[in-house]
Amino acid sequence: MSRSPEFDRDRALDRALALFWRKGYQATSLADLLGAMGIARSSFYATFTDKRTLYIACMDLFAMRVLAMLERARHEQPPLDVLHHFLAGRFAGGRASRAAWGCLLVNSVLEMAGFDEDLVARASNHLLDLQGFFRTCLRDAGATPARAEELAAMLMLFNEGMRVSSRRRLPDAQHLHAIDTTFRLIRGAIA
Amino acid sequence: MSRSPEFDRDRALDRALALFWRKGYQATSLADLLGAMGIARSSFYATFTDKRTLYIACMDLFAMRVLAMLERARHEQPPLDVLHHFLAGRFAGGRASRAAWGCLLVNSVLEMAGFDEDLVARASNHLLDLQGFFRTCLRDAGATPARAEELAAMLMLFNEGMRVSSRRRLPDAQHLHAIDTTFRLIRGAIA
DNA sequence: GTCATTTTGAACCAAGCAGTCCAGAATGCA
DNA sequence: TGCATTCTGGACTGCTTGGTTCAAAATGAC
Repeated sequence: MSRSPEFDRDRALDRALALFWRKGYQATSLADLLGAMGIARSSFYATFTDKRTLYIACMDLFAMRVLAMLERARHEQPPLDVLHHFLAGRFAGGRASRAAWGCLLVNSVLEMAGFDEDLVARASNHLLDLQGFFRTCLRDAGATPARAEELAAMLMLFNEGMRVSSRRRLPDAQHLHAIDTTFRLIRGAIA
Repeated sequence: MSRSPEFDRDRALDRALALFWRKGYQATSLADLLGAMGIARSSFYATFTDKRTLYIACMDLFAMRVLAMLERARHEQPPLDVLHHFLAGRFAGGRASRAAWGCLLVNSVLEMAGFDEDLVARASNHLLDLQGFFRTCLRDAGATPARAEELAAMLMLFNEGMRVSSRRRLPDAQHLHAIDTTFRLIRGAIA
């Protein structure tokens, strides 16, 4: 051996993730990526194969981070609070927060639909995992299995809608109010 | 004068709308458009100015058609049935239906976010009109003004989510079930 | 048939794209 | 210092992009 291997791979990956998240796949050029990741063109292809492969890595990393964050929260808060916090979280960090870019998986579903169905399927599967987490929380909150199942599906639709709407620059209060309305209905359906 | 003006402008516009709707703005090349619209490159620029201007025309046409269709239905069905039918309609025409492409306005919000904020705003405004229609229906169904307002906001989020999810190729039954769940909660909140 | 108008089709442009290649600089280890 | 390895930066390719231009063909009114 001779040299400590690979520059700062994780940092570069995180920078790429941020860029894809904010601008989308097609609107992010290789020049954009290289600039943000701070690496040379040749290192890029040596390390990440190509743009599409990198995008897959970003989606997977994104999904892993979200689930890890939620799993952590689950051991510290009541289950319905975890879900409420997850949906309302976008409005906590201010407009400059990464959460203002919606959800990379939701973004991917729409951008890749009718363009790269394999990537749609991959994003969709990650969202299914997330929906499984919703179900678990609803079970923990006292819902019957059947009720937890259907509420989780409804909540996922609501979540997808929230990630779209959070890119519309509407007043935060509207979203927060809609979240409260929804959770009031959900709590009513469990009790 | 000498000649009946303009080929089949409306037909060409409709073809362009379908293409943008299915593939998105960036993934639709000029060559794609010309092929589908069946016109020459030079006629294209003479008639529609450029790609972006054409896209705006398509968004406006789309929004107009949706609202006209809903307004028509409002005189033939109970208000909550109109809304239910609107959300479930995507699964009536089969997988080949245009409705399987989601909603052009929702697609636009996500694709244009962080890329062309003016177009985001335009799409968002059309969605606000739609939300206004939701509010009217909920009022007609007996909700108080305040309740109609908050339920319309919630329903718009749910709608946005449904347009995302309908591009994920999940089983139709799941979506239909989630719609029923939601409307059960809504009817409960009005009564 | 004539003539003004509309539409075509193809050539053309400059810019941007993802991806390849390689000589040389930088690096860490012995 | 010498050596193997890693990374750089820039040149380069081939292709696609949106947009412009214009002579020639098609068209409809008279």
